[in-house]
Amino acid sequence: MGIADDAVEIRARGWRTLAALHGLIETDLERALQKEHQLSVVEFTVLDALSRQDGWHMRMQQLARAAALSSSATTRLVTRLEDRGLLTRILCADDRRGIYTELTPAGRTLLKKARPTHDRALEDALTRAEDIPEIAPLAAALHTPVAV
Amino acid sequence: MGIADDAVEIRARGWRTLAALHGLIETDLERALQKEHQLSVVEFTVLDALSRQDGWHMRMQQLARAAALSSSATTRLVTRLEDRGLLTRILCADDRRGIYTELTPAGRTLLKKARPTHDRALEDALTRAEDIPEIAPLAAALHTPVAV
DNA sequence: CTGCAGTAGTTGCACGCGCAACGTTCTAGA
DNA sequence: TCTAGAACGTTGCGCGTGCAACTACTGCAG
Repeated sequence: MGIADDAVEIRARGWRTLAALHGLIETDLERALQKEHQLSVVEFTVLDALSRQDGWHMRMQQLARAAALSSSATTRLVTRLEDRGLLTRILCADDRRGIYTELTPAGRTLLKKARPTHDRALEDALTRAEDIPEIAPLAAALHTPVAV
Repeated sequence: MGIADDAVEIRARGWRTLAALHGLIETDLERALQKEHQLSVVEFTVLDALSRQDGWHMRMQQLARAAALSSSATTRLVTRLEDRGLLTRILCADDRRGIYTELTPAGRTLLKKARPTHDRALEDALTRAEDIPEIAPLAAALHTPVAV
Protein backbone atom coordinates (compact mmCIF):
# COMPACT_ATOMS: atom_id res chain seq x y z
CA MET A 1 0.00 0.00 0.00
CA GLY A 2 3.08 2.19 0.35
CA ILE A 3 3.30 2.89 -3.32
CA ALA A 4 -0.27 4.09 -3.61
CA ASP A 5 0.16 6.27 -0.53
CA ASP A 6 3.28 7.76 -2.02
CA ALA A 7 1.44 8.65 -5.19
CA VAL A 8 -1.28 10.37 -3.18
CA GLU A 9 1.27 12.29 -1.17
CA ILE A 10 3.18 13.30 -4.28
CA ARG A 11 0.01 14.64 -5.86
CA ALA A 12 -0.91 16.52 -2.69
CA ARG A 13 2.53 18.06 -2.52
CA GLY A 14 2.35 19.00 -6.18
CA TRP A 15 -0.99 20.65 -5.65
CA ARG A 16 0.31 22.66 -2.72
CA THR A 17 3.23 23.82 -4.83
CA LEU A 18 0.95 24.74 -7.69
CA ALA A 19 -1.40 26.65 -5.41
CA ALA A 20 1.45 28.49 -3.72
CA LEU A 21 3.01 29.60 -6.98
CA HIS A 22 -0.37 30.56 -8.38
CA GLY A 23 -1.15 32.68 -5.36
CA LEU A 24 2.20 34.41 -5.49
CA ILE A 25 1.95 35.28 -9.17
CA GLU A 26 -1.68 36.35 -9.00
CA THR A 27 -1.05 38.68 -6.07
CA ASP A 28 1.84 40.36 -7.86
CA LEU A 29 -0.01 40.69 -11.16
CA GLU A 30 -3.06 42.01 -9.37
CA ARG A 31 -1.13 44.75 -7.64
CA ALA A 32 0.79 45.78 -10.76
CA LEU A 33 -2.19 45.82 -13.11
CA GLN A 34 -4.44 47.49 -10.57
CA LYS A 35 -1.93 50.19 -9.82
CA GLU A 36 -0.97 51.07 -13.36
CA HIS A 37 -4.12 50.40 -15.34
CA GLN A 38 -6.98 49.85 -12.88
CA LEU A 39 -7.33 46.32 -14.18
CA SER A 40 -7.77 43.12 -12.19
CA VAL A 41 -6.09 39.92 -13.30
CA VAL A 42 -9.32 38.37 -14.60
CA GLU A 43 -10.16 41.55 -16.45
CA PHE A 44 -6.79 41.46 -18.15
CA THR A 45 -7.24 37.77 -18.87
CA VAL A 46 -10.55 38.43 -20.60
CA LEU A 47 -9.21 41.29 -22.70
CA ASP A 48 -6.20 39.19 -23.59
CA ALA A 49 -8.31 36.19 -24.53
CA LEU A 50 -10.48 38.39 -26.75
CA SER A 51 -7.46 39.90 -28.46
CA ARG A 52 -6.02 36.49 -29.15
CA GLN A 53 -9.22 35.52 -30.94
CA ASP A 54 -8.51 38.43 -33.20
CA GLY A 55 -11.21 39.07 -35.76
CA TRP A 56 -13.40 36.53 -34.07
CA HIS A 57 -16.03 37.05 -31.43
CA MET A 58 -16.29 35.06 -28.24
CA ARG A 59 -19.41 33.89 -26.50
CA MET A 60 -19.94 34.42 -22.80
CA GLN A 61 -19.41 30.75 -22.03
CA GLN A 62 -16.08 30.59 -23.80
CA LEU A 63 -15.06 33.69 -21.90
CA ALA A 64 -16.16 32.06 -18.68
CA ARG A 65 -13.99 29.05 -19.38
CA ALA A 66 -11.03 31.15 -20.49
CA ALA A 67 -11.14 33.09 -17.23
CA ALA A 68 -12.06 30.10 -15.05
CA LEU A 69 -15.15 31.97 -13.87
CA SER A 70 -18.79 31.12 -13.30
CA SER A 71 -21.27 32.46 -15.84
CA SER A 72 -22.72 34.91 -13.37
CA ALA A 73 -19.32 36.34 -12.62
CA THR A 74 -18.68 36.54 -16.34
CA THR A 75 -21.89 38.48 -16.90
CA ARG A 76 -20.90 41.09 -14.37
CA LEU A 77 -17.30 41.19 -15.53
CA VAL A 78 -18.38 41.86 -19.11
CA THR A 79 -20.83 44.48 -17.88
CA ARG A 80 -18.06 46.19 -15.97
CA LEU A 81 -15.74 46.26 -18.98
CA GLU A 82 -18.56 47.33 -21.26
CA ASP A 83 -19.34 50.26 -18.96
CA ARG A 84 -15.73 51.33 -19.27
CA GLY A 85 -16.02 51.14 -23.03
CA LEU A 86 -13.41 48.40 -23.40
CA LEU A 87 -15.63 45.88 -25.14
CA THR A 88 -19.09 45.56 -26.65
CA ARG A 89 -21.86 43.01 -26.48
CA ILE A 90 -23.13 41.80 -29.85
CA LEU A 91 -26.34 39.80 -30.14
CA CYS A 92 -25.78 36.98 -32.56
CA ALA A 93 -28.36 36.55 -35.26
CA ASP A 94 -28.43 32.81 -35.80
CA ASP A 95 -28.85 31.88 -32.13
CA ARG A 96 -30.70 34.59 -30.29
CA ARG A 97 -29.76 33.16 -26.91
CA GLY A 98 -26.10 33.79 -27.57
CA ILE A 99 -24.13 36.96 -27.01
CA TYR A 100 -20.83 37.78 -28.58
CA THR A 101 -18.27 40.10 -27.10
CA GLU A 102 -15.69 42.06 -28.98
CA LEU A 103 -12.89 44.44 -28.06
CA THR A 104 -13.39 48.11 -28.80
CA PRO A 105 -10.47 50.24 -30.04
CA ALA A 106 -10.21 51.62 -26.51
CA GLY A 107 -9.99 48.07 -25.21
CA ARG A 108 -7.24 47.25 -27.67
CA THR A 109 -5.34 50.37 -26.70
CA LEU A 110 -5.54 49.69 -22.98
CA LEU A 111 -4.51 46.09 -23.49
CA LYS A 112 -1.53 47.20 -25.52
CA LYS A 113 -0.44 49.45 -22.68
CA ALA A 114 -1.15 46.89 -19.99
CA ARG A 115 0.65 43.97 -21.59
CA PRO A 116 4.18 45.20 -20.77
CA THR A 117 3.11 45.73 -17.16
CA HIS A 118 1.72 42.22 -17.08
CA ASP A 119 4.80 40.65 -18.64
CA ARG A 120 7.20 42.49 -16.39
CA ALA A 121 5.24 41.62 -13.25
CA LEU A 122 5.10 37.99 -14.33
CA GLU A 123 8.82 37.92 -14.91
CA ASP A 124 9.47 39.50 -11.53
CA ALA A 125 7.13 37.14 -9.75
CA LEU A 126 8.82 34.11 -11.30
CA THR A 127 12.23 35.40 -10.39
CA ARG A 128 11.07 35.96 -6.84
CA ALA A 129 9.52 32.51 -6.76
CA GLU A 130 12.81 30.90 -7.68
CA ASP A 131 14.17 32.04 -4.35
CA ILE A 132 11.56 30.08 -2.44
CA PRO A 133 12.81 26.51 -2.16
CA GLU A 134 9.52 24.66 -2.20
CA ILE A 135 8.23 26.27 -5.36
CA ALA A 136 11.50 27.01 -7.13
CA PRO A 137 11.46 23.94 -9.39
CA LEU A 138 7.98 24.67 -10.73
CA ALA A 139 8.81 28.35 -11.18
CA ALA A 140 11.92 27.43 -13.11
CA ALA A 141 9.92 25.06 -15.27
CA LEU A 142 7.62 27.94 -16.19
CA HIS A 143 10.53 30.03 -17.26
CA THR A 144 11.69 27.40 -19.71
CA PRO A 145 8.94 24.83 -20.10
CA VAL A 146 10.06 21.34 -21.03
CA ALA A 147 6.78 20.33 -22.56
CA VAL A 148 4.16 22.91 -23.55
CA MET B 1 14.39 40.84 -30.39
CA GLY B 2 12.57 37.70 -31.43
CA ILE B 3 14.19 35.61 -28.75
CA ALA B 4 13.17 37.90 -25.91
CA ASP B 5 9.63 38.09 -27.26
CA ASP B 6 9.50 34.33 -27.40
CA ALA B 7 10.55 34.06 -23.78
CA VAL B 8 7.82 36.50 -22.76
CA GLU B 9 5.23 34.60 -24.75
CA ILE B 10 6.36 31.29 -23.30
CA ARG B 11 6.02 32.64 -19.78
CA ALA B 12 2.59 34.07 -20.53
CA ARG B 13 1.43 30.77 -21.97
CA GLY B 14 2.84 28.92 -18.98
CA TRP B 15 1.00 31.23 -16.62
CA ARG B 16 -2.27 30.73 -18.48
CA THR B 17 -1.80 26.98 -18.25
CA LEU B 18 -1.01 27.19 -14.56
CA ALA B 19 -4.02 29.38 -13.88
CA ALA B 20 -6.32 27.13 -15.87
CA LEU B 21 -5.21 23.99 -14.08
CA HIS B 22 -5.36 25.73 -10.72
CA GLY B 23 -8.90 26.90 -11.37
CA LEU B 24 -10.01 23.48 -12.46
CA ILE B 25 -8.59 21.68 -9.45
CA GLU B 26 -9.76 24.28 -6.96
CA THR B 27 -13.32 24.22 -8.24
CA ASP B 28 -13.46 20.44 -7.99
CA LEU B 29 -11.90 20.33 -4.54
CA GLU B 30 -14.19 23.09 -3.35
CA ARG B 31 -17.30 21.25 -4.44
CA ALA B 32 -16.20 17.91 -3.00
CA LEU B 33 -15.03 19.26 0.36
CA GLN B 34 -18.00 21.56 0.72
CA LYS B 35 -20.48 18.86 -0.08
CA GLU B 36 -19.07 16.15 2.15
CA HIS B 37 -17.54 18.07 5.04
CA GLN B 38 -18.70 21.69 4.82
CA LEU B 39 -15.11 22.75 4.31
CA SER B 40 -13.72 25.21 1.80
CA VAL B 41 -10.38 24.58 0.14
CA VAL B 42 -8.56 27.21 2.22
CA GLU B 43 -10.09 25.84 5.39
CA PHE B 44 -8.83 22.38 4.50
CA THR B 45 -5.45 23.84 3.62
CA VAL B 46 -5.16 25.46 7.02
CA LEU B 47 -6.17 22.35 8.92
CA ASP B 48 -3.78 20.32 6.81
CA ALA B 49 -0.93 22.76 7.37
CA LEU B 50 -1.52 22.67 11.11
CA SER B 51 -1.56 18.90 11.17
CA ARG B 52 1.68 18.71 9.25
CA GLN B 53 3.32 20.87 11.92
CA ASP B 54 2.31 18.17 14.34
CA GLY B 55 3.14 18.95 17.91
CA TRP B 56 4.07 22.46 16.96
CA HIS B 57 1.92 25.56 16.93
CA MET B 58 1.68 27.97 14.04
CA ARG B 59 1.45 31.71 14.17
CA MET B 60 -1.18 33.62 12.22
CA GLN B 61 1.37 34.94 9.77
CA GLN B 62 2.74 31.51 8.93
CA LEU B 63 -0.81 30.33 8.44
CA ALA B 64 -1.46 33.29 6.18
CA ARG B 65 1.53 32.39 4.03
CA ALA B 66 0.65 28.71 3.97
CA ALA B 67 -2.83 29.51 2.72
CA ALA B 68 -1.77 32.38 0.45
CA LEU B 69 -4.14 34.69 2.29
CA SER B 70 -4.01 38.21 3.72
CA SER B 71 -3.75 38.54 7.45
CA SER B 72 -7.27 39.89 7.76
CA ALA B 73 -8.65 36.91 5.88
CA THR B 74 -6.60 34.64 8.11
CA THR B 75 -8.03 36.25 11.23
CA ARG B 76 -11.57 35.59 10.11
CA LEU B 77 -10.76 32.12 8.82
CA VAL B 78 -9.28 31.13 12.16
CA THR B 79 -12.26 32.65 13.95
CA ARG B 80 -14.58 30.61 11.77
CA LEU B 81 -12.75 27.37 12.50
CA GLU B 82 -12.46 28.21 16.17
CA ASP B 83 -16.22 28.77 16.38
CA ARG B 84 -16.66 25.30 14.92
CA GLY B 85 -14.35 23.91 17.54
CA LEU B 86 -11.76 22.69 15.07
CA LEU B 87 -8.84 24.67 16.42
CA THR B 88 -7.91 26.93 19.32
CA ARG B 89 -6.09 30.20 19.71
CA ILE B 90 -3.24 30.19 22.17
CA LEU B 91 -1.62 33.40 23.34
CA CYS B 92 2.10 32.96 23.38
CA ALA B 93 3.86 33.98 26.54
CA ASP B 94 7.20 35.23 25.29
CA ASP B 95 5.78 37.56 22.62
CA ARG B 96 2.41 38.87 23.63
CA ARG B 97 1.69 40.18 20.16
CA GLY B 98 1.76 36.69 18.70
CA ILE B 99 -1.02 34.13 18.67
CA TYR B 100 -0.56 30.43 18.14
CA THR B 101 -3.17 28.14 16.69
CA GLU B 102 -3.51 24.45 17.32
CA LEU B 103 -5.79 21.69 16.11
CA THR B 104 -8.36 20.35 18.56
CA PRO B 105 -9.19 16.63 18.62
CA ALA B 106 -12.36 17.47 16.68
CA GLY B 107 -10.24 19.24 14.10
CA ARG B 108 -7.97 16.23 13.78
CA THR B 109 -10.96 13.93 13.39
CA LEU B 110 -12.59 16.04 10.72
CA LEU B 111 -9.32 16.35 8.84
CA LYS B 112 -8.86 12.61 8.96
CA LYS B 113 -12.28 12.12 7.39
CA ALA B 114 -11.81 14.90 4.86
CA ARG B 115 -8.42 13.84 3.58
CA PRO B 116 -9.68 10.91 1.51
CA THR B 117 -12.28 13.18 -0.08
CA HIS B 118 -9.57 15.67 -0.88
CA ASP B 119 -7.22 13.08 -2.33
CA ARG B 120 -9.90 11.46 -4.44
CA ALA B 121 -11.14 14.79 -5.80
CA LEU B 122 -7.57 15.80 -6.60
CA GLU B 123 -6.96 12.55 -8.43
CA ASP B 124 -10.19 12.95 -10.39
CA ALA B 125 -9.45 16.54 -11.28
CA LEU B 126 -5.99 15.64 -12.56
CA THR B 127 -7.38 12.80 -14.61
CA ARG B 128 -9.99 15.11 -16.07
CA ALA B 129 -7.32 17.72 -16.76
CA GLU B 130 -5.30 15.26 -18.79
CA ASP B 131 -8.10 15.21 -21.34
CA ILE B 132 -7.79 18.94 -21.96
CA PRO B 133 -4.98 19.40 -24.49
CA GLU B 134 -3.66 22.76 -23.35
CA ILE B 135 -3.19 21.77 -19.73
CA ALA B 136 -2.56 18.03 -20.13
CA PRO B 137 1.25 18.24 -19.95
CA LEU B 138 1.24 20.17 -16.70
CA ALA B 139 -1.41 17.90 -15.23
CA ALA B 140 0.64 14.85 -16.16
CA ALA B 141 3.70 16.42 -14.59
CA LEU B 142 1.77 16.77 -11.34
CA HIS B 143 0.85 13.13 -11.41
CA THR B 144 4.46 12.10 -11.62
CA PRO B 145 6.63 15.12 -10.92
CA VAL B 146 10.04 15.12 -12.52
CA ALA B 147 11.56 17.52 -10.06
CA VAL B 148 9.90 18.18 -6.74
C1' DC C 1 -47.69 22.42 -34.57
C1' DT C 2 -47.37 21.65 -29.78
C1' DG C 3 -44.99 20.51 -25.79
C1' DC C 4 -40.80 19.75 -23.26
C1' DA C 5 -36.08 19.06 -22.14
C1' DG C 6 -31.79 21.46 -22.69
C1' DT C 7 -28.85 25.62 -23.26
C1' DA C 8 -27.49 30.80 -22.87
C1' DG C 9 -27.31 34.56 -20.14
C1' DT C 10 -29.02 37.49 -16.17
C1' DT C 11 -30.33 38.70 -11.29
C1' DG C 12 -31.00 38.17 -5.87
C1' DC C 13 -28.50 36.89 -2.22
C1' DA C 14 -25.09 35.63 1.18
C1' DC C 15 -20.34 35.31 1.93
C1' DG C 16 -15.26 35.56 1.90
C1' DC C 17 -11.63 38.54 0.35
C1' DG C 18 -8.06 42.61 0.30
C1' DC C 19 -7.04 47.23 1.72
C1' DA C 20 -6.55 50.69 5.03
C1' DA C 21 -6.81 52.25 9.67
C1' DC C 22 -6.39 51.00 14.43
C1' DG C 23 -4.75 49.22 19.23
C1' DT C 24 -1.23 46.58 21.37
C1' DT C 25 3.32 44.98 22.13
C1' DC C 26 8.23 44.56 21.16
C1' DT C 27 12.78 46.79 19.97
C1' DA C 28 16.47 50.00 19.26
C1' DG C 29 18.55 54.51 19.72
C1' DA C 30 19.28 58.97 22.39
C1' DT D 1 14.70 55.66 30.94
C1' DC D 2 11.98 57.25 27.41
C1' DT D 3 10.49 57.60 22.87
C1' DA D 4 10.11 56.56 17.72
C1' DG D 5 9.45 52.95 14.75
C1' DA D 6 8.29 48.40 13.39
C1' DA D 7 5.65 44.02 13.85
C1' DC D 8 1.38 41.28 15.05
C1' DG D 9 -3.27 40.69 14.87
C1' DT D 10 -8.12 42.71 14.51
C1' DT D 11 -12.01 45.48 12.57
C1' DG D 12 -14.77 48.64 9.08
C1' DC D 13 -15.72 48.78 4.52
C1' DG D 14 -16.54 48.05 -0.41
C1' DC D 15 -16.44 44.68 -3.85
C1' DG D 16 -16.24 40.42 -6.72
C1' DT D 17 -17.69 35.64 -6.48
C1' DG D 18 -20.62 31.23 -6.66
C1' DC D 19 -25.11 29.21 -6.15
C1' DA D 20 -29.79 28.93 -7.13
C1' DA D 21 -33.76 30.64 -9.34
C1' DC D 22 -35.44 32.91 -13.34
C1' DT D 23 -36.40 34.35 -18.39
C1' DA D 24 -35.59 33.69 -23.25
C1' DC D 25 -34.64 30.85 -26.91
C1' DT D 26 -33.60 26.35 -29.46
C1' DG D 27 -34.39 21.80 -31.18
C1' DC D 28 -36.35 17.37 -31.00
C1' DA D 29 -40.32 13.93 -30.21
C1' DG D 30 -44.88 13.03 -30.75
